[in-house]
Amino acid sequence: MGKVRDVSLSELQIALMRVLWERGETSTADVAAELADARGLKHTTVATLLSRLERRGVVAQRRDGRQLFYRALVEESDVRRSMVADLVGALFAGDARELVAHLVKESEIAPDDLAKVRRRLARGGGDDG
Amino acid sequence: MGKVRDVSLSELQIALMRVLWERGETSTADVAAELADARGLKHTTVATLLSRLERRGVVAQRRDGRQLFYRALVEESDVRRSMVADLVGALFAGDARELVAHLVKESEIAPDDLAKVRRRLARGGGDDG
DNA sequence: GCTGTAGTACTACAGTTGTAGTAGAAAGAA
DNA sequence: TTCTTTCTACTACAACTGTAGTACTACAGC
Repeated sequence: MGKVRDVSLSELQIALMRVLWERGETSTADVAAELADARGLKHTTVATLLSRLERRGVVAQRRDGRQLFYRALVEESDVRRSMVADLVGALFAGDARELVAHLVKESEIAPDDLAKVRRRLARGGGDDG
Repeated sequence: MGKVRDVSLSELQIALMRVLWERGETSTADVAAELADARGLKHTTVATLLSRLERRGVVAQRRDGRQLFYRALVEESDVRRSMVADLVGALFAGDARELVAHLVKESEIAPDDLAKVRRRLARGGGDDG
C-alpha cells in the first residue's frame, strides 16, 4: 500500500480519467476525440491536461512511435474514496450519516432507496467498479 | 430566488465560513483568532481570504470604525447542496444512490445507520443547520 | 527526397488558492 | 501631541487549472 494517497481531481480531470477508466489504455488522440465531442475541447488542451496528470502521477504514459498512450494509475474507487472523505470532512464534520441525511432531505434520494441500497448490498450486490 | 447559484468552496474557505455560520456576524480579528488557533494562519492571511470571499459575493462586509465585520450570504445547506451535487455528478453519474452504496461499501457508514437515518427523518428529525 | 499531416512538446496567459509581508491609517496611551 | 498598537488595504508570489497557440518532428504519399 501507500501508493495511492489523496487523489482529488477537478470535474474536468475526472472526465479525462473516466475515458481511461472505461477504455483502459488510450491514445491522446482518442481521449481528445471524446472530449472534443463532449465538451468542445481542443486536441492540444486535452494533451496538456493528460501530461499534467502524468506529471502528478495519476496516469502513466507509454510512447509508441510518435503517439502517447495513457493509462490510469488510480482507480475510480480511490478517487471516490478520497474525494468523498474530503467532502464529508469539510462539510459534514466527518459524519457520513449526516451526508445521507442531507441527501434525503434535499430529495436527492428517496427514503425507500436507502432500504433498497441496503438490501442490494446485503445480497452482496455492488454493481460499480 | 436566484441569488444562490453554485457555491463551491475549498476546504479552507469552508472553515472560514463555518466560523461565520456558527457565530453570525464576526469581525476579521475574531475569525482570524479562531483560524490562527486551529490552523496557524496569520491574521493577514485570514483577512485576505475574507476579502476574497466578499469579492465573490459569498459573504457581506460591514465596516464599524476601522474594523470589518463579515456575515455569510450563503447558508451551509446551500454549499452542501451544491457541492454534493457536483460530486455526485462528477463521480457517481448523478446517482446519489451510488454515493450511498459507496459509503456503505467503504465502511464510512454502517448499513444499520441507513435505517436509523431513515427513521430519524421520518420522525421529522433533522438536527443539522 | 519533398511535402503534407498528424501528433507531441513547449510556451502562454488569465483566474483562483494558499500564504503572508508591508504600508498606511486610526485609535488609544502617555 | 506624539508614540505605539491595531487593523485594513495593497502587493506578492508560487502552484494549479482551464484553455489553447505555435513549433518541431516523424511518418505517409507522391
